[in-house]
Formats: sequence, structure tokens, C-alpha cells
Amino acid sequence: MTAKSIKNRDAPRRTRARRGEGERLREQILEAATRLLVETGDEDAVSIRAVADAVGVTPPSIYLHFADKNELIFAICERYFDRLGQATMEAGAGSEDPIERVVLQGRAYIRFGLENPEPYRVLFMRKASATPLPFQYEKILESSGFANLVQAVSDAIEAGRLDGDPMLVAIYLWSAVHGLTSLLISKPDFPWPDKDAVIEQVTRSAIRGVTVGVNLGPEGRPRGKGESTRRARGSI
Amino acid sequence: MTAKSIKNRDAPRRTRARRGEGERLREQILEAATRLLVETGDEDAVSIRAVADAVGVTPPSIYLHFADKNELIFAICERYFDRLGQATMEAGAGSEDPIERVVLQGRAYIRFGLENPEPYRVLFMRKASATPLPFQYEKILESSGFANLVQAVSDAIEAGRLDGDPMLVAIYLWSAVHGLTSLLISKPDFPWPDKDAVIEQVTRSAIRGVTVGVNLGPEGRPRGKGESTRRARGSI
DNA sequence: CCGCTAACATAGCGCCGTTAGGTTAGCGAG
DNA sequence: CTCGCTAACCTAACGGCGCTATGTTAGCGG
Repeated sequence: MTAKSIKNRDAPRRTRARRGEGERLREQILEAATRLLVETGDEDAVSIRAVADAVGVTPPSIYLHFADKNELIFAICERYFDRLGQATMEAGAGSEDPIERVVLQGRAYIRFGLENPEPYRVLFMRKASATPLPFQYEKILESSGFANLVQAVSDAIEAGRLDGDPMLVAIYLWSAVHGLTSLLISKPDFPWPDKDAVIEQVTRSAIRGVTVGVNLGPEGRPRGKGESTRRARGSI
Repeated sequence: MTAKSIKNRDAPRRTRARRGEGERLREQILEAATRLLVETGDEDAVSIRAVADAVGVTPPSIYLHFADKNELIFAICERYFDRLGQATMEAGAGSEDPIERVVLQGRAYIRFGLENPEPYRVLFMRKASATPLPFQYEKILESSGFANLVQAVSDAIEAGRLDGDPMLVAIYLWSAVHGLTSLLISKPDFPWPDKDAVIEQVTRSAIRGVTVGVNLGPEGRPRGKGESTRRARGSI
């Protein structure tokens, strides 16, 4: 009780919440942790101790609202996850053409990832053991983003514009845009060509890969409209 | 010197290296660390202390051969990086057709990633600040894998089979295969369709996206052989 | 006014990466 | 054959981490 009490820390002497207002701390924690994550751009900077300091509280108090650190991290990133879905959805609404819809969604997806690299990395580039199950499964399937992609793909297939199984095609397109996004995030010092050019290349070429009306060259196994890509071919 | 000396640890009482044989420890460290990484499948299990214990040495001795932990981790993964390049190169040699070459390379790439998920994750899915510059730049550009991909793409373009700028097309194809690889690694609990089917979909459709001889449907801006994809189109 | 409990804090455990500074052992010089 | 030099290690510890068991305080209901 004597000395050492001079906590010249960051936070402005937070006043204890009133009875029944315990949830206020949760919001303050999320706010401070989000700031830490985006300002440092480094997940590791979001330590329980740093967040507690920023909020003006002691580390154990964090655990009154989050089971562990990972839950806090994903509570932050869940908001970005939702915004990603929203952004792609809104972008897709920019056209009536089902194919152009997909392209618009893809471009918006990549751009969002590049604008929020660390949340994107947490959400989509982490090791599985550090990713809560919902963020591997339901959250994705039920997200407006993925659902909208599958919908747009299905529409395009039904309209005779795309070819293949909706789920397989959606995953393929997702792979392409996620691949570019994640590479741009983890290898910023790679000698990338003009970023917009790369984004255009990936989104346009990817959709072109499943667009109908393609006749391959003489040596390349020609594929008619009869033989679809619904079922995978053997092994080769 | 009295008690506490009973180190019932893992290693079998390593004998000190002779003069001039200090490099022996480096190999033993790499060996033990590699085992730890692949057996646990978790980079975090490769702690300096765990490696030291496994080798039968004290933690500071690690720093005689590696500047920091990251250098150790990437020394491990560099071998996998080389093997990835080798694997894709050998796979590509399985065909004379430049397009089929690319497909074979892509399939080998994905398979290698799935067989070595944690090394792949370290090499290609880490945050940039934790990835040494060579692994963002030179190592990739000069790797047999990437070089071979660019070569195969260039050959195919020159043969009139593919369309576009070699570097942009190579990056596009890399994005597709890396995208699927990384998603399969970080979201193993996602309800993926049959894995081989997804791999076929991605590799086949991706290459199809840049294959010549494509005529889009009526509404989709038709593109002749004159208008190439060399330069990126405006904004949309 | 008082006690109950929500809303915190104190203190500390075991882990981590890393470092400063000792110790030991083998080889070459004399 | 010894002796010193230095390569090849070790001891001890620092500061930071996630997390927990346990203590304290403050405000509202009775």
C-alpha cells in the first residue's frame, strides 16, 4: 500500500463500472485491442497485458469477458469478417450480369484483405489449431460473402454462362482471390507487378477458367458442353 | 555439483564436440528441430528450450549456430522450400506439352503443401514481419519452382497456347494453387468436397483461364487474339 | 445501515526468447 | 610434458508472456 502505486500507465484511471454495467468493460477491451491490432499491424502486440494497460485495468480482468486470448483476438476479427462479407456483397450488387458480379466480388475481396491485412491473416492464414471451429466451418458457409458467391455462381451456371459444380467452382474462385490476397500480405517485398494489374489478371482469368464457350486448342483435350466438370476426372 | 544433476531429460548425454567439429551441433539442432516441427505439426512446439533438451544441450548453445529462433525455423523450412521446387520441377517434366506441364506442376505444388503443412505455412502464410526478406523475394524468384513455372508459361505463350504477360500469368497461377493449398491447411474442418476433385478443379480451371482460343458468350465482351491480356484493362 | 455480490485487483506460476558471463577440454607451442 | 589459448559449451538470470487462485472494494436491495 505504500509506494509503487504510481501507475503512470496509459489509461486515464478508468472508473469502475456500476452494478449491472460490467459489459461496458468488454466493449472497452475490444476497442483498445482492435486499436492495438490495426495500429501495430501485429497480432503479437495484442498481449493481454498490453490491452489491460490500454484499458486501464489489470490483466485478470480481461478473463472476466474472454475465456482466453484467442477468444479476444477472434472477437476482434469477427467484425472484420462480417465487414468482408458485407463489402463483397455490396460490390456484387454493382452489376446484373452474374459473371460480372463474381468479378466484382473477387476484386472487393482482395481489396478488403489488403486494407485489413492483419485481421485477414488471423481469419484466413492461421494454423488450424489456433482457429476456432466456427471460423473454419459454419461462419464461412453462412457468411454473406461465401453464400453470395455460391449464389452468383449457381445463377451463372443456371444461365448457361458458367460450367461446373457450384460448390467446386465457388471454392476454385475463392482459392484464386484468397491466394493472391494472402501472397500479397505475407510477401509485400516480392517484386510484384502493378498491383491493380495483378488483381485484374487474377479475377478476370479465374472467372474465364470456368466460363462456357471455351474451345481449347488442337492438342488440349477439347471439352464440349456435354462433358461438364461436375465430377472430377480420374487421377492422372 | 551436489544434487539436481540428475537431468532425466530426453537426450542421451551428448558428448562435447571435438575442436573444429562445432558444426556437428548445428546439424543435430536442425535434425531435432525438424523432428519437433513435423511430429507436432506446430511451430510453437519448436521452442529453443525444447530443441536444446532434445539435443541434450542448454538453450544458449543454440545461439552459437543460429542468431535467433526465427533463423532456426527458416533454416529448417528452407530444406522444404528446396524440395518443393524440386517436386514441382520433376512433376513438370512429366509432359512435353507446355500446358500440361503447368497443370502437373500445380498439382505437385498443392500435394507437397498438404504433405508438409507446417513448413508450408511458415514459408508462405506467415506475417511479413516474421518472414526473412530472402524468403519474400530472391529465394522465390530464383527457386527452381517459380523459375520453372515462368519458363513453362513463357514457352506456352510463345507456342501460342497461353495468352498474356508471362509474369502476370505465372503469379495468377501461383495464386490459384497457393490459395487452395493454404485454405486446405488452415481450414481442415471446412466441408471440402473430395480433395482430388477440388485439386483438379483448381488446376484445370486456372490454366483454362489463360488458355487461348476462348470465345466468351454473347453478352460477355468477346475477345479476339488481337486484344491480349498483356496490359491490364482500365478500372472495372 | 448492512450484507451480498458484481466488479474489479494482488501475487504468482510456469513458460518463453535472449544475454552476460563463467567453465571445461583439447590442441599446439615451447 | 606442461601450459596457455580458445572452441565449445554451461549457469544464472532478465523481462515478458498467458493464465489462475485468491483477495478486496464498492454500490445496490432489504
